[in-house]
Amino acid sequence: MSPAGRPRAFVIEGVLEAAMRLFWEQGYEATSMAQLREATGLSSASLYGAFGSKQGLFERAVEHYLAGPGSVTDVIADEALSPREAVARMLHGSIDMQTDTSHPRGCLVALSGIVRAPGDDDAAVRRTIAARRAMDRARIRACVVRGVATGELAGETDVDGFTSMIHGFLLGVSTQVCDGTPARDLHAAADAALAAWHAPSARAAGARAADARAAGV
Amino acid sequence: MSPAGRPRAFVIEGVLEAAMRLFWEQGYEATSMAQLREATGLSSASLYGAFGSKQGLFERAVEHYLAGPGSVTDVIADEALSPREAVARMLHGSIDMQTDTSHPRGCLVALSGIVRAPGDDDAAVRRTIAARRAMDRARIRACVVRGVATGELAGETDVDGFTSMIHGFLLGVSTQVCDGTPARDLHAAADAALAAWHAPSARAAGARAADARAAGV
DNA sequence: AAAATTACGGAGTGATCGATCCGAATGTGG
DNA sequence: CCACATTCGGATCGATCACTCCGTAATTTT
Repeated sequence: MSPAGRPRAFVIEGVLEAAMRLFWEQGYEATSMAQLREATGLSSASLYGAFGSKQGLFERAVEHYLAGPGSVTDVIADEALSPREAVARMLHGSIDMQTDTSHPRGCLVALSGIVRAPGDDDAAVRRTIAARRAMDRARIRACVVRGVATGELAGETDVDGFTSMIHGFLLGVSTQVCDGTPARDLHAAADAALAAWHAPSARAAGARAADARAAGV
Repeated sequence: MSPAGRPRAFVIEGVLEAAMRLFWEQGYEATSMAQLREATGLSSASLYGAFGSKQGLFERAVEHYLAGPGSVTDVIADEALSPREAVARMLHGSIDMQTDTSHPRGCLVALSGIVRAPGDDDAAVRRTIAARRAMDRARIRACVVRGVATGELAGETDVDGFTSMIHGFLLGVSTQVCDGTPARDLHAAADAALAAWHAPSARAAGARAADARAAGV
């Protein structure tokens, strides 16, 4: 069973947790291997042996984030919920997560790898994060499309425009959280954004939402 | 008149323009003095003689940005406009500016100095940018307050919540622009956000049964 | 014209970056 | 007990970081 050779004396998950927090607080560029060494208590050889490079460690840390705190946005893909309910839960859930004081502020995906790097060396990092943002956006768009299909949203709704409004607000929450905007204001802001989600036929929308709630979370 | 001594052989404005573009594309941390030297054609001695430090150059470059492309948001403070019109012009104007291909994408203020730096050395940089974001926010809030006063907005409008919705969307536009979202979608998104400006009190009390799922470790 | 003042190009500062190498340590399969 | 494989701590690599120093050039002031 054991892969032969000296077994590693640390747990991968613990290292990823520490690395995730550092990258979350400081971003990829600003986080140094020296800090990662200190935070994990490991030597360079151990880190490079396990993850190959700083980029490799970052990508593993992002996966760790997506499986943990970052998973709050996955509710958007729950087709058992009404589209509006799914979007609402994603926004409020993300705000709750980002303002949770038990870990760094904001969203790792929204904050990392936005600006271009000096060389081409970390273009892969930016692509990794940008791909995740694109996925979130696609999921929101699918919800908007569903909303139009179910009649929750007016038929003449600009799908890409409405998607950009929701996604843009979600992305902007991270910056606001880092700047200290209170969670209360952000929740109220999410409600304001969702207010645009008015139904032309409130009856059908309400029935669908009720069904979704009855189905449970 | 002349300040005695050898006159400088370059124009400050030209250097600030080049530096602004580099910082705009890459952010403060990722931009090196070597790049700034190459882009400006100046030596280290000239740059440090004129600006004192990398931070000093950055702050001057930010001022240059705010007086140039960044000035598009100033329309928000124009009290000759109706509050809604002022917000609308700011949003659409900012989108036009950020998607203009004659300069780097996005907004320098929204993109720079969000994540924490490794040391305390550039805390001043983050504070400079964050202060500008706070000013934009305050101006938006003043518009919302005016809107309630003039009756454009419902009296029971959550002022800070509505402000956060507009400001959050504005901040999120930068990330979307960097990710390649078309200007058309963003303009439509701004309209969608502004649609809430007319929305009467039909706002649902945020049904956020939200989660507790959250935050990993 | 001489002195004083400022800007210039370019080499060089210590520090830190990500990444690698090495010998010792600790396992498994024969 | 013995190769073999893998990980360990620690020293170290060249490159690059922001920044400074020095000798020289170009002006104004005396």
